[in-house]
Parts: sequence; structure tokens; C-alpha cells
Amino acid sequence: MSPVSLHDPSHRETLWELEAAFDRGDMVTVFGACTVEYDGRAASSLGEGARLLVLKPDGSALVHTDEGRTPVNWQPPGSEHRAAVRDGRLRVRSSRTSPDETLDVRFTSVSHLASYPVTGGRGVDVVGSEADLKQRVVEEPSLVEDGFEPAATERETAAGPVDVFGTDADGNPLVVELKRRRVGPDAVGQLARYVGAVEREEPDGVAVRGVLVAPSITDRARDLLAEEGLGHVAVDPPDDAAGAADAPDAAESDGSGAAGASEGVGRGDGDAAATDGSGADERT
Amino acid sequence: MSPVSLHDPSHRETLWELEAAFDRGDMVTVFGACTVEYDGRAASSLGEGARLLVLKPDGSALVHTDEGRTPVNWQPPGSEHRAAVRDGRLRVRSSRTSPDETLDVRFTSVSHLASYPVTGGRGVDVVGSEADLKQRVVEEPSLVEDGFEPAATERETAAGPVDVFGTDADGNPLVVELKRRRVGPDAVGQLARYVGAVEREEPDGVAVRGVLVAPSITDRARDLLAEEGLGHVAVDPPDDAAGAADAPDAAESDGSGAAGASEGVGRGDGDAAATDGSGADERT
DNA sequence: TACTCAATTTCGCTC
DNA sequence: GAGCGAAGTTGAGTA
Repeated sequence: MSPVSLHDPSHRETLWELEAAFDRGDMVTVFGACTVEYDGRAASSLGEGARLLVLKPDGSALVHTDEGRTPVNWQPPGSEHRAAVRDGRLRVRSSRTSPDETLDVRFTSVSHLASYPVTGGRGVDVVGSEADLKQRVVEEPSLVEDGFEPAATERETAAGPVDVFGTDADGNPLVVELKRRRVGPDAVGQLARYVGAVEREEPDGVAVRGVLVAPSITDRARDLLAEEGLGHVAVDPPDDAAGAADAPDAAESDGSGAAGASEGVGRGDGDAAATDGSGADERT
Repeated sequence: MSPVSLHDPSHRETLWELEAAFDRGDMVTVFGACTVEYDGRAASSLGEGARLLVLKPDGSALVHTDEGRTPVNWQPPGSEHRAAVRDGRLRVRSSRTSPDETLDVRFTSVSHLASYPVTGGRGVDVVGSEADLKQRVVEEPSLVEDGFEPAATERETAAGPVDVFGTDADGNPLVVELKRRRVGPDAVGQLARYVGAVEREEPDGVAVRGVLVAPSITDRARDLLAEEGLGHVAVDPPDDAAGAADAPDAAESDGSGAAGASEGVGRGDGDAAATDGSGADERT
């Protein structure tokens, strides 16, 4: 009798059932009126109110109100759930170490509790991620610009890994930063950071160009890009992946495109351009 | 009879209760075996498995497996929930526009359904945020460095808003970026971006310094900081806010501290330094 | 509505 | 475990 549900249980009954569910490794939901206290990476407190508490066997705890996708309070996986009755209230405490943090949920009344064995079925397949965009660019480098030849993906620099690194039509280094959605100033900063790092790593005098590949870009980001001498190439998401076009910024391309003679000199450093397995494998 | 719970209901019963709950504005939890399809900003599909579905009256939908704090699939607030029986399965569809996206949850069997009126009690008070750190710095500018005089918070620049802007002991502009936790290269990029923007806005020739205020910093970030001629000041979180000290990087300070004569020249642009109300007010 | 950034971000990956 | 960046990020605040 694993799926269990209690109506208006006493705290004592709730306590029993919670501990039994923890032992079984069941997932538990509790509807009721409670207060919530959190202390750890920050600290928070939440006054009395009607809420949903979800307890997972992996140690996760979620406190949800009637609004928002994000829980109003929570505890990450790896925590340990305990329950007790104190001062006439049912206390559910979830805590973990490194970092040390504790979530306390105190119910004044429990309206409903349910427990259920939920196992497996976690492997979700997502299409339309940045990894997919990277694969597209590697397979079709002209999406970035004519003459672009990818040499490596995730190439390490002193400033972090570059999405796609290669050479332009003139054989000069080109840094490509990919974003699956509209970008702001932060993405420009990221690209500028990588370009600067590659510049310092190059034998001096070599100009390093940088291009931001994204569906669209904010005005401020565009100004910053120009300020830094960097470029932007608009790439629309494929129709089959994302149903809704984000912004019709179509086929624009202000990457300071070097005119194209001199077929790629092919400075063959870094590892070969290859898609680094973005195939999400089902793990049941 | 608002709190409702069904055991091993037929799809027909589930359908009825779901629609009633939507009408009442109740929050609903459903345990059962289902598949999940999402299409919108990206696309995803999830094979059959035991899961928890949470439906909120504000349009949020969450699909949870037994692991992880994050739902395996979801729909943001503002969506509309509908339910139907199709091909012998119970389908719960949640969709919204702008962006256009739809979540389809198809149950082959429902083990349990509960609905409950969850209203209000959403106002959580959080202590230890970046806003709190900002307040500390504004009230005690010497935390950044001796002679620092804040002139404005959230001062707008072409690169975005600067956390704290002011003048150093020499009266030269100082840009301060605050982080409540250990920082990496991205924070350095952010600070560099702001410093560059302020430099361009200053009458030429004026040196603009930048300091990253954070509990600690990674090696790579430190190198980048040095490369950019920027500084770091370690500030530990107050004991009462965060219980666990993140890293004992104590009282270090490699902000390229200018020696201190010349009491702050006070270039009085921007608005006055003032804490911008970080007091979270309860909204019930 | 769009922009900008924080978040108890979480999560996955690599070293 | 730390570091690094993506995310269907979400959410808050402001113009």
C-alpha cells in the first residue's frame, strides 16, 4: 500500500506517514497552513499562509504558493528530511551541509498529505539549445561569415572557453560566441573577454576578430559591440525547434566582414572542429 | 467542499475535478504515469514515467520527477490550463502566447489527485542579498577602501547600471561592483565593461578605477582582474545573515589603493548616495 | 512592453 | 569538490 493519502490528519498521523514515506523513498505532497524559515546561503522568513510542500526522496524540498513557477522557499537535493511535532505544530526540517543550510516548515494545520512512489523517467530530450546552434554553425560555417573555418569548439583561453574558434577568409583568428536568444550587454562583455584573452595569447600584432551569433541584440549591446570593434550575425532559430520567432531581425549581418580572397590559411591549432555530443541520452 | 482528493480516479472523474478546481482557483496536484511534450521557446519530449503534476491558478504548471529542485518540464505563469480525455488518456494542456508555448501532459493512469485553495502568503523576507551588501557599503564606504566616497548607486552608463559609483581618496572616479558570493570571470567582465563605459563618459585623461567587492574570487578571475588593472576587496558576509562562511579568504584587499591625501574632490554628478529601499514588504 | 541584472539561482560538464 | 557557463532559466525593478 504505497500510494497513501490523508485528510485533515492529526499531526501525529502526519508525522507517522511522513516517516514511513521517507523510509519508502516516496515523494510527498502536503497541503496546509504553515510558516517557513530558511537559513544558509542567505536567510529568509515567511509568515503563516496556505501552501504546498513537496518533499522528494533525493532530499529536495519545495514550498509553493498559488503563484509563480519558482518555489517561495526550497532546499536543494542532498538534504535530509526530518519531521517532528513541537509546540502543537508539525515541523518538517530539511537540512544539508556544504553549504550548511536548513529549511524549517512549521504547519499549524495539515489539510492533506499524499505520498507516491515516483521513480525514474527523468530523461528529457530538449531541442533548440545552444549546443544545437553550435552544431549548426560547425556544419555550416558560412552562417557566421563567408570563409569562416572552425578549428575548435570550447577552446580554452585565460578568460574561459570559446564557443567556436577558427579563422576568417584572411586566415586571421575569429572568436565566435553563440546565444540561442536575444542578447544584451553581458554577452558582449563575454565575447570581448574571450577576444582579449586570445589576443594576448597570439603572437603580437595579429588582429583577433569577434562575432556574436544570436537571433537579435539590444540597442545598448549593439553600441557596446561597435565600441569594442566586434560584430553581430543574426541567426534565426530553425522553425521545427522553436515554434515562435523571437524577433524578426532577419538576415542582418554587421560582422565587419573582411572581403574574401585568400582561401582560409588554416592555422590548425586546437583540436579538430567536432560537435561535442549534444545527444541527450535517456537515463531511466 | 473545496479541499478534494481522489484515489485511482477514472479519467472522467479526474477531468471533472480538474475543471472544478480550475473554476474554484484551487491549486492541484496529480500523481500518475504520463508523457510530457513541450513546444515553444525550445521543444522537448519526455517518455512515460511516474511523476507529479502541479497546476496553479495563476497558470503555472510544474512536472516533477523524484529528483532535482527544478521541474523536468513546466509552463510559466500566465498560461491557461485545459483538460480533456483523448485516446483513452487524460490530457492536461497548458499554453500561453508571447511567447507561444504549450505543455502537454498525457496521463495513462492517475493514481491520485488533490485540490486545495492556496491563496496569499507570498511575501518572503530575504536577508543577505546583494541589496543588503550595497547598503552596508554605502553606510560604511571604507569597506571598499579608505577615502572612498559613494556618489550614486545604480548609476546609469552606456554599459549598464553601476552598483556603486563614487570617488577615491584622490578624487578620481571609482566604480564598485558588488557580489554576494564568490566570483568568476563573468564578474570581472561586468566590472571592466562599466569601467570602460565610465572612462568614455569622463573628460579625457581621467583615470577610472574599478573594484570588485565579493567574499572571494577564483584564480582565473584574479588574473583577469590584474590584466585589466582592476582590484578586489574581500568582504565577508555578516554572521547573522549567512550562517556558513563561504571561504576564509579573510580581509584581503588588492585594490590598487592610491595613497591618501586630497580629501574627496566630490564630483557631484549622479543622484545622492542612498539606499534604494531593499525592505521587502509583505504582500498578502 | 522591453531592458538590465540578481538569484538561497539550478544544472551539467570538465578538470 | 571547484570552476565555468547555459538555462525553455525566473523574477524584480525601471524606463
